[in-house]
Amino acid sequence: MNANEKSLMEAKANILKALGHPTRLWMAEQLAGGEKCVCELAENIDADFSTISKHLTVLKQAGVVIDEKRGKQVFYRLKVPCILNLMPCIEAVLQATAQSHIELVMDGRRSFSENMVIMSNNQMEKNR
Amino acid sequence: MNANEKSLMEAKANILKALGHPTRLWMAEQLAGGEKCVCELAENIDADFSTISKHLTVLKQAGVVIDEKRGKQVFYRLKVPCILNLMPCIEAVLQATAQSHIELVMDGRRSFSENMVIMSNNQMEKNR
DNA sequence: ATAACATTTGGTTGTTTTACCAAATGAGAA
DNA sequence: TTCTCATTTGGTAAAACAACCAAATGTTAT
Repeated sequence: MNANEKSLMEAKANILKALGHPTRLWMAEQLAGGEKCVCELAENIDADFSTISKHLTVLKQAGVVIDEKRGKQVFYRLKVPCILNLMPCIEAVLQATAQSHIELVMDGRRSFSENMVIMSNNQMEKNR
Repeated sequence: MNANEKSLMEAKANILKALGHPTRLWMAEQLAGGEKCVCELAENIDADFSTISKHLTVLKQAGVVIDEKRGKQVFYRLKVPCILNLMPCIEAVLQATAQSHIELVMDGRRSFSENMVIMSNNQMEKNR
């Protein structure tokens, strides 16, 4: 890793780190649906206003969101909308982890696809 | 944010946080090109072996990579290859930030595309 | 068995992050 | 102007993180 590569990694890691907190990730996902004022975001977060404000500052510094003051309120929106595109892959990792846990419990006696069949049968049971 | 949504956010944020460190992000990008043993990764990282090992542990427990011991060496590989797909969006954020900085310096006197023309002219100058 | 190698674990220390409270700011309303 | 509302800033304490060193582990080679 040379010096240039290193600063590129630092820059990219900084963005990922900004998204790497449950509250901030939730905020980013909310903003994917359009701009929101701080008060709207705060309605659904159980934390001090100052905490919320600081999380938004982190996202802003990372370049993920931008803010705009209009009247008494401050509105935040995604600066680059593609943030939403990250989620499918993150969810795939989650899914893969869940699958390994299942296989652990199953003691590796059945294959992935066999498990899928079993799971979907269970689902049908429930829905009956 | 209800309890379920909250734990989902925690799970996802955990993955992003694992990638949110320059060394770990670099490791993940290396592994996108195929499995590597710890020693191969270590060759290009200026840090103690124990530090490198701990970073790999973080990636492993986030479900990003899996390890396999073969002989004396331990090989790591991406558990879910889509990690690479995250990068274009991260780079777009970087790009957007760079662009705002340029516009700040330019005092907003020129448009994005005008700047692009100027920049590519500068590039041609250099290459002459 | 012993040595040599690759990697992990445990322990320590300094740094960063997070959350809260209290106080400050800035804008619009009275 | 003065009051209120929405948000940010400053300060502080607790928790989490990152890097290093030293020692432990598990594997082949001698």
